[in-house]
Amino acid sequence: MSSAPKPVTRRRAHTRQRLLDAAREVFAREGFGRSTVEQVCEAAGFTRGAFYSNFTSLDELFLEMWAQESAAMLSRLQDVAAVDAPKVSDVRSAVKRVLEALPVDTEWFQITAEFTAHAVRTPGLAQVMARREEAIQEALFPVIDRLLEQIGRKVTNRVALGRSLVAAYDGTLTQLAVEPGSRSALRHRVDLFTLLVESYSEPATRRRKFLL
Amino acid sequence: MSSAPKPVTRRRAHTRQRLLDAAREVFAREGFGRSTVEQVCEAAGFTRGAFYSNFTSLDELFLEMWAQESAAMLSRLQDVAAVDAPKVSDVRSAVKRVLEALPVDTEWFQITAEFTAHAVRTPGLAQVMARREEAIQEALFPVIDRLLEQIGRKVTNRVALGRSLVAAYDGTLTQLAVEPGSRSALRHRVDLFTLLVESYSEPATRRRKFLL
DNA sequence: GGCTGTCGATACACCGGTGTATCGAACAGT
DNA sequence: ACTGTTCGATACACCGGTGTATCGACAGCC
Repeated sequence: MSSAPKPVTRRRAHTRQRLLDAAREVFAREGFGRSTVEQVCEAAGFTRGAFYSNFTSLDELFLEMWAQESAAMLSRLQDVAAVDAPKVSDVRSAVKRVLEALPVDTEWFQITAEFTAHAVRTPGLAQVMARREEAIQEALFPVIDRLLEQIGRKVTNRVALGRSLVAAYDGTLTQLAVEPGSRSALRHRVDLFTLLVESYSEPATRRRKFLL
Repeated sequence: MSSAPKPVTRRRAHTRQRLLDAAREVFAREGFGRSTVEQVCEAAGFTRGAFYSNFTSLDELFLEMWAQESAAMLSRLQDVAAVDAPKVSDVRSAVKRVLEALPVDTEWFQITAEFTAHAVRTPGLAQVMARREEAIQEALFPVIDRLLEQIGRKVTNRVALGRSLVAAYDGTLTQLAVEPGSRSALRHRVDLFTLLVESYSEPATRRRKFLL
């Protein structure tokens, strides 16, 4: 169920990937709900025969696409705190770096938003989603730890921080998507993240602040 | 463009409303993208003739539906800070009261999420959406002011607070939708809102705290 | 380089939604 | 109660997507 058992030959693998890429474009342009197998095939330069030989439905294709994108996002995230990456000196710049690694991809926002809605109403898919969120948070923690360590802070409440960041990420992405190119929206996003990180972390070695 | 110029007779008003109610149900069940005019009409017990006599497209219907829902939400919100409503004594309980007035409506979340995605890719619709968001924030401010006044605080940065709250609202709603019935998710939501309100407000008459 | 089985193109029959034009019935105004 | 108007049902022509069954071609393997 999780990964694809299909690709047997090299030819097939190529076709699959082209279909996946094309689907991403079509979903972004038309919306998942309004997308058709036909459109995807046309965009990929194949016929419907090729599609049905690779997937049984658009849903199935969607899941594979989703898995690929999530993986890519995670790896970008991890690069931010890689050993050879430049160091950061304060919370704000750390936040900036992370957010820049996760570009405001309106296209992807649209797809995700729709898929989330779709998943919520499809029993089983919601669980897949929840697991993914979890996995992202899991992968996020080491990155945050490493960055905070560089500026001499440590996390006080992992769970709360993780949830807050994901919520803030989703929420602000929606705002950015609705008012594209808004400079102030971008700035505010950084503000919000900075506030969250500062609230749920404290100076590492020094004595603690007495309030909060 | 904003409100409906259509309903002339009583009959028409009834039909419109039944179509709207039916549409909400269909959108929730099928997803906005996969919904058809036909399905909506069937659910409402009308034929497509009735639909096209009332709306020119599903988009148009949705906007009216959204307007209604927003209005209902605003009025619930305003009741919270009504003159005869019980007073609050601290930020946390104020937040709780507000959030309880805005029930977690997964159905509505799905519809909104999908339509937002749709709106983003439809020039014009995005603007309408953005305006609505703005209006909600506008209406939110007096409520917040009143509640904060009851506990002796005042807002320091309206814009930032407004944006943050909306973002947090969207973001946490997504989480709640994905993991329905999660107690900790609900609690965390209160935490997050409390943090935001406290960060963007200060004690009103007393001397200021020296940090932040 | 030849054989074999996989893969994708082609063709077919079908379904369901679209939007419009027309007509009769219910309704409001007086 | 009468009458003109409005509203929604019906019918029509059309389009575009669906999924399957079949066939030819090419890739993979020796």
